[in-house]
Amino acid sequence: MNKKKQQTEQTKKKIADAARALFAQKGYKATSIEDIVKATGCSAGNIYYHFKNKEGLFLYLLEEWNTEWDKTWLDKETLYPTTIDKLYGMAEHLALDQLNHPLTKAADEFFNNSEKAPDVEERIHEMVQGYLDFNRQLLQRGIDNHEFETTNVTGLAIILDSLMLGLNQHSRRMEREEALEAYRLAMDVFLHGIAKSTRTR
Amino acid sequence: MNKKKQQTEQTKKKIADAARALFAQKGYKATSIEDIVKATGCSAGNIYYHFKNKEGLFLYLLEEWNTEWDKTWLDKETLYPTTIDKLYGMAEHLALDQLNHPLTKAADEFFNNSEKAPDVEERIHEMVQGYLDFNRQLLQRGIDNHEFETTNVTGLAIILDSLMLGLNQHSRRMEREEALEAYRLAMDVFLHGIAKSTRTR
DNA sequence: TATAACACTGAACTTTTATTCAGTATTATA
DNA sequence: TATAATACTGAATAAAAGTTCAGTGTTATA
Repeated sequence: MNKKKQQTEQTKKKIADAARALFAQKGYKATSIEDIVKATGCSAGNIYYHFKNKEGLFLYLLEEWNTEWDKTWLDKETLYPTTIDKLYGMAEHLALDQLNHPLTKAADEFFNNSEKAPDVEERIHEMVQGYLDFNRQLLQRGIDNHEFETTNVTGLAIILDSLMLGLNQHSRRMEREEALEAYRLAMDVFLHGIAKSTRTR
Repeated sequence: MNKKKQQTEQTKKKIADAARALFAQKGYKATSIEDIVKATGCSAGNIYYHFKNKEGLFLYLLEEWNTEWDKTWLDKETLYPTTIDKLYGMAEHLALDQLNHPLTKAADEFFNNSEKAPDVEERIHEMVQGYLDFNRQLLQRGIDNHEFETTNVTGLAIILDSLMLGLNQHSRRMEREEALEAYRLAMDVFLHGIAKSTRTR
């Protein structure tokens, strides 16, 4: 391989890794370019050589995180036979992901920060739609399998995402087991809430 | 009344009103003291005469908002006979509150921003606990009335808050009716999820 | 080997913003 | 009326932080 491309790849990864750790630890706004300079040992100019700007760097990390999540989920998904199992599995997956990659806090800060360029706003909107689509498809499959019945799939997809979004915030103040239990309970309530008939797990 | 106290009260209100509107519109970080100076016509020094600092000003608005919420809720609560009705009422109340006072967005930003003084962090933690206690008490009353049964009241209080927290974020992209419908559906799912038996509304 | 493309430096620039404080005007107090 | 307390001004401070760019060394290309 080209030595230059190799170098670029390596540097880009070094910056991304350091930035990810810092954003997770300190938050988006509180992490300065200077912090990343210190952590990587490379210059400020170099960071701007590889990434458009701070927003671009963070967005890059988010996209990377999404594709990583999708990949690991695809591996796990096949292990769950029914949609109900899949939903419990997803809740657990989300809980653990949140515990292992606390980038979510910075992501929330970033999503809720109003000083964003229009194209970034657009990209975020697409991401949210992606999450909702994911939920919608999962629920639809459950309906097709007659695991539960509901007319308002879109509405429920939002409910489900809301639940995960809110839990995500609360779970930051929890221990591992406590968080997992909360996610499980949430899924109990949700599934029982949309169940065809009374169900005990 | 003392003319000085009257003056102080008036000025403090003027600043609070302007700040509330600006925070709601632009977000916490994006609203500068300079913005408030322009909006009120009084000097920067005057703002710092009446409030400890920017954090203190925002915290003041949050406290004011909470007490206001409690007050209007107490008025409404008596109208609902059962706990289930109360929960639907609360969901509606939250939906409308969110639509009328979009300070929630700035509040999220503030809550998720890591650059907070320790005492502010503490105060926020107390607020969150207050919300959870509120939910817990409401649910407990429902159990006492045999409207639903559950062992894990604390867990469900968190689930309920998570749901409202997440919906709050989603409802920002919704119209009034759409938001109300989403909150109602969420409560359907939640209540059905913790119901004693299968229920149709 | 000469030239171009690339990876990188790091200091300087620019802008923004929270906060302070010496001083002024107004009102209460004795 | 004299003094103290209070309400307020607004310019100065001070620090932070994102971004740029002229220039340097390194690698690819012809």
